[in-house]
Amino acid sequence: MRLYPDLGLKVFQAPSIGVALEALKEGFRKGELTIIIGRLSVDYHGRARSKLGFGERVVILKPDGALLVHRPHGHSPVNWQPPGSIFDFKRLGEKIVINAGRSNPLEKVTLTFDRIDLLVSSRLRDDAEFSLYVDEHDIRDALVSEPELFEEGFHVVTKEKRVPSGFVDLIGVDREGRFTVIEIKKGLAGRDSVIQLKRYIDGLKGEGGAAVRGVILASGLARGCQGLLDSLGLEFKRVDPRRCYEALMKRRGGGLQLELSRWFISS
Amino acid sequence: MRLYPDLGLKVFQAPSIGVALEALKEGFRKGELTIIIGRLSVDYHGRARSKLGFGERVVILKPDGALLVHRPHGHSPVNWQPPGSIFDFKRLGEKIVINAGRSNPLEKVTLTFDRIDLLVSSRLRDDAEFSLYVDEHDIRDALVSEPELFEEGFHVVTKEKRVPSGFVDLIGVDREGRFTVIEIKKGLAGRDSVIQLKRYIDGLKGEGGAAVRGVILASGLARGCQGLLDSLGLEFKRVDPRRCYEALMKRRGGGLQLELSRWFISS
DNA sequence: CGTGCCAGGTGCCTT
DNA sequence: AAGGCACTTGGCACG
Repeated sequence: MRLYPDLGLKVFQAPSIGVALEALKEGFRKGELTIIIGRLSVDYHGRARSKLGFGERVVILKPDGALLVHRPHGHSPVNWQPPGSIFDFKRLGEKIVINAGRSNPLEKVTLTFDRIDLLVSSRLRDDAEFSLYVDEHDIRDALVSEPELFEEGFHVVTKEKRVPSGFVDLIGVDREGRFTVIEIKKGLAGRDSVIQLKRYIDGLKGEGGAAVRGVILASGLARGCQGLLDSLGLEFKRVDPRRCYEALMKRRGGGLQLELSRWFISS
Repeated sequence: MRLYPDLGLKVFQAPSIGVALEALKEGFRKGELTIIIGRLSVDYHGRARSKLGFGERVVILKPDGALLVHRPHGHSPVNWQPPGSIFDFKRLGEKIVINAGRSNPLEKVTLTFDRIDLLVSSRLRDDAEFSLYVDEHDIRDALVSEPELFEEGFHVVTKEKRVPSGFVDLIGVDREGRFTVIEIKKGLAGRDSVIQLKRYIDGLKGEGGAAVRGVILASGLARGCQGLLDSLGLEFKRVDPRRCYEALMKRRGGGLQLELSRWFISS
């Protein structure tokens, strides 16, 4: 652990309005990320409108134009602006006002600070690659590389096939030679997934003519959907994420142990 | 603007491992929000798995058990844990490890710091109420208070009516006495909205017996949906958000000027 | 507490 | 730029 403070990190405790404004402008000009802890109110005008009175919060301004306002509770920011926003910093009487807006869609967030307790500004270097495994995409890839994960004698014909009504995850031929359309869901498949699959099959029937088999492939089927599924002549099949993961790892190499439960036992 | 630093705010620049650990534990025990700027790697195991190598990021630990890891770019956190998570802080050689996990669903985020540049901890007071206007909910309310916004001679019967297949936004009777089901969308109504409305109507037909009129009420209709709408015997009607807003304001009192464009012109 | 559905959804990818 | 769709979706309201 390094003992010396990063020279690129600037910290201002309870800065004056002038100092804060200068730090904000300079930080953004230099491509730094800025964090503010203070008391502020928030107004948002755009796709909707929102109002939030004064309170103590954390504000993050990112160099790419993203803005986040976090309250002391909750997972998601109470207000925000996506990357690409234009920032504007100014003084208004004894308050500091930050505007963050963009033109498409036309929207603006206004922060009004009547107190800034802390302002931190720093250039952050982060080039690491983020990788997420076993999402729907990966289940599909696992099936492509090991079709027997779906069914003995199954062959994949196409993946991500565009049809008039959307995108079919996977199309193949089963051991009896039937065209099979597979709709993949990572978690529970709901009524919407069933309807989606039905649409795809109807579209394909219009194209081809022969009967088409439709299968929902997911970790489970939401309660109440079995009836709908039956009445539409569709099937549900459970996917085993662990075996998909192993199939992917076989292809990609690398391993990841499941020591989750152990940690939860130890606390 | 207050000139004195908040006594509740603790700031540690490049703290030693011992100091950082102590600050983390004490901060959480006291119900404070903690922000860390440093170099760390992140691993997530749970509903999916993810891996992120070392890089400089911002971490927020909230007193309600929410955890956020923000990279210097992008609107959304690269990793997180929702409120209610259990935190665990420990030393591992020359590194600091923070675990944040929960049991339902079983998932865990592990942060491994090889450097902490800044650690801030503070109790934040924020009791303000957040209010958001003119979403779908508000359009519905506007129609309830001024049904003629929809159509001359229209009367509302129920709002948010539960039907077997979901929730109908609005049910009423038009000037010709026909039962009318209205599906509201704030923005563009897509194919899904049309299908949803169809489901509702089918459900009601099963109940009642008389013909039911179905109307999509939105700011616009997605391209390619008009045909589907026609073939199902449904209608589309444009909603005027401005008039809805005015109707709401008339009821609620208070006003909000549209000075968005002015700000965008001035920059 | 699960279940369904909206969201200022966001992000990613393709035409 | 627009459309389609998944998401560690999150969030809320209701059974």
